Amino acid sequence: MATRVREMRKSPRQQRSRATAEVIVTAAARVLAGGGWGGFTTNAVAAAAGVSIGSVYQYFADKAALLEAVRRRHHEQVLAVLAEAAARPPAERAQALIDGMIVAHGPAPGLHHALLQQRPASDGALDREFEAEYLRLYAALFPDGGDAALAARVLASAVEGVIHDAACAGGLEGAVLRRELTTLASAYMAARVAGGPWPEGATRPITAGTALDAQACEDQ
Amino acid sequence: MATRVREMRKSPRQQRSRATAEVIVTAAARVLAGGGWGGFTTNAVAAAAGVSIGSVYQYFADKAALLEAVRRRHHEQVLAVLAEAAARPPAERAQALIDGMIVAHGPAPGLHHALLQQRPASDGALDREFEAEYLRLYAALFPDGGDAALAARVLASAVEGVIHDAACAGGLEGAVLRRELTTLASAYMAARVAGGPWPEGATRPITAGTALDAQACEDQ
Amino acid sequence: MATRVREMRKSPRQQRSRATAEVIVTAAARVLAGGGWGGFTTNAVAAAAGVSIGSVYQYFADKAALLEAVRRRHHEQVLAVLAEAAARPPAERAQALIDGMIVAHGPAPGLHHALLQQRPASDGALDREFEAEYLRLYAALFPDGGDAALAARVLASAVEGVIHDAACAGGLEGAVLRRELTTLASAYMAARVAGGPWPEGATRPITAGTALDAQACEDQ
Amino acid sequence: MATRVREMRKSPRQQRSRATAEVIVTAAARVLAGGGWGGFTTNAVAAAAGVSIGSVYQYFADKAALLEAVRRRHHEQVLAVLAEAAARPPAERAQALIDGMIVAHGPAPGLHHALLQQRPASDGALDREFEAEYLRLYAALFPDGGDAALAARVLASAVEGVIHDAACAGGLEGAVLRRELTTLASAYMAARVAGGPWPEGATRPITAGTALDAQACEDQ
DNA sequence: AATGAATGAGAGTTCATTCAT
DNA sequence: TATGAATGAACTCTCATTCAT
Repeated sequence: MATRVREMRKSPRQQRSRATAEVIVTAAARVLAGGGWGGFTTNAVAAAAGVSIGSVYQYFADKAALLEAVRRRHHEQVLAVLAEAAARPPAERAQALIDGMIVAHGPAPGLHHALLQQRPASDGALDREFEAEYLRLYAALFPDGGDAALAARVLASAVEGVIHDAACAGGLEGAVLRRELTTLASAYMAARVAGGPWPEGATRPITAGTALDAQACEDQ
Repeated sequence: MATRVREMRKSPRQQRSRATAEVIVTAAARVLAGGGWGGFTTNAVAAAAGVSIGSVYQYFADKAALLEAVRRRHHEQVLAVLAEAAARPPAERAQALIDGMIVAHGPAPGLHHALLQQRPASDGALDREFEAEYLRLYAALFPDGGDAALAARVLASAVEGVIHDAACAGGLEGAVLRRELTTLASAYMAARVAGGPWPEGATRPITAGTALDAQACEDQ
Repeated sequence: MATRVREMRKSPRQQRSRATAEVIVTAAARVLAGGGWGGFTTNAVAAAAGVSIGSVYQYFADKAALLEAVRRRHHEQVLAVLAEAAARPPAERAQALIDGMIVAHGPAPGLHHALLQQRPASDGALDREFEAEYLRLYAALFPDGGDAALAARVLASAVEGVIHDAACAGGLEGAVLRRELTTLASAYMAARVAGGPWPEGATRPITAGTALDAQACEDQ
Repeated sequence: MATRVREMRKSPRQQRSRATAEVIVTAAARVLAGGGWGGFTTNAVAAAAGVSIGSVYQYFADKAALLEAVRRRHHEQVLAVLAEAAARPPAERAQALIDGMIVAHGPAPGLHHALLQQRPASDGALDREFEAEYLRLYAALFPDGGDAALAARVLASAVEGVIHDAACAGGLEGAVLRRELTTLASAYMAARVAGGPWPEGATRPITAGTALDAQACEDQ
């Protein structure tokens, strides 16, 4: 798979072109979420979309570009959830966050993790952009005191981990998990406001900036 | 990759044999952790181990058997950490858990997630066995009241998620993350003892039993 | 080589597809007849057909499916010769049989034996079907008295043996061999009608039924 | 497999060496007859012989040399049968030939054909030598008139074909086949003495000399 | 002499990608 | 534009052969 990403090979000006591209991206997301990386072949996507393999390459330069489109679409959903939660009063944020994330992951369990953790090498620019916005919005859930960036990373990773595993295990739709996750998020948020087990103003070796360079795990 | 796992093709009797098999498994773990599933080819493992591809197949029936050996070795380390933590007095458990997990993941960041989340289809029997023991030990960290099995799943997923992401981002070795994670674990444990936001004795749709059936996400 | 035979992977709809599949089967027959089992590699077939290895797998699921197609084509030719001979008056049968078989084996000496005697394990169902028809038609060459099934087996094996060896030795096209073989077939047919050196109605431990179970020599 | 045949790498002077070499050849014949060319691997032979693969290469330069030894042993048995038959009075020859050949092929059905028809490339010198003797002895079964060499080839091929196929089908040991084959051989011999359907002194394009050049079918 | 661990060329097969129609 | 046949690099796995012990 080529590393270079040319994105859309053609800007779909006509109505039908845009529709075809949409169909392909949707099929790709379904194939990736349902069959994992092992089943994510260009021919499988074409078949799932009901078009020929030639048509896939008419709209996407290569497999990486197709994957990029899937990624972008998912990212938009997740960022919308985060923005929604940050707009709520602090007391409702944990609940809004958890509910939104559960909803966002419901239809395609595993997609988020597949996209973030196992991505084949890409140029990463778009991912970095997304990750920055993602962490910024997560940080907005916390009051400014302490190290909101670090807390954002920890909470984001924890929530993602639980939701992904639950999606795999099949318990994502249950009310119990929702409440348990809200407990986790609330407890963590509260503990940080009350002051952690360490003195305020401790060094902060992990920053949002560090997170943005997280290319080490690419291609996993 | 064959579904059936025959594991070791021959039991190495000579000194050299055992050593070679060890070298291969170690190299396989390094390749998987460092290059992800995309880079996990039998030739890459052979090259990393400094042996010929024939030697890999002298000890492992196929790629799946090799993967199985890597999995088994990692599982043993993780279970040891959990057993260690559960043996401590309650007040020290969170710290022991976090420290041990960080150490276990340090040399091979991403290995645990690669093994659990992104695995190609395998027969799953060994994984189920591991997962049962894994969750049982996690549950042992909680007092019996409430739904320890559910809490175990949530905490396990959260800790794994944070450690994996931190390992990818490169901040795993920092003391700050260690304290932050301990805060997360402690806060969650404490919140569950104090009583969550829902009435005691709520229904528990997600149980350890459910977790054991978590084959839905395989091959992701 | 897989035991299960899926035969044609895709039914070629376009003109070019059908032609390519034909070219591949023809090349496969040529490779098998000319180079034997040792030279029958998928890459050799692709090269002989003048196509890429990918094209071979576009039409045939695996090596066994390709072999199956070769087998089927040859079987049809042989059965046609036998049906032709059986339709003649008794006096001409031996000549018609020998002539037809020589013609059928001419372009691909060794193919018949390669297919029947030296085949790697296959599921055998198709072979059994062919063999039943093959022996039935051979038996039709004899009058019903005596044990036509046994005589059919003996004559079939004898004729095949001579033709194959002659094809290998290069004398298949000679008129002398044709006459000699006709002598053999005629003499045997006549001897059986006249009564053999044993009493009529002897026990017949070898039957057509036994022949149909002749899977013991597979993979030779 | 190397084309060059170095035969025995060492002359087994000691008693034990000779015994080991014998064991290996016997095992090789068993493996070849029982598992066909597909199962005829050097490691399988070593395992069947109960020695290490290293020991096989101690006595045989390569796989071809091992095969050559198997071939030679079988050839000796067949030539002995032919010599025996030729020494009998004409009336008993057909019976003696058939009986001897059936006995020779009994323990290893398929070995003769495997050796003659499917041999990987070898230098052929030994085979030619065998084949010359083989046809000479077969020709000795016929009176000198006519073309004894051609008749020898035809009869040899016919008898081999029937015996091999019968061995495969499992009916080799039956008395009925023995009598049927004797009928075939007797009828053919008698027909040639009485004069065939063609004038005496016809041209003879196929000669023993031609047969000796039969390298076209090698590696089949 | 005997052993069996190690080697690596080569075989079967997949799949991202191109291009003639 | 859309199609799908064709391509070939790369991957998994086998087995003849060597050589240190």
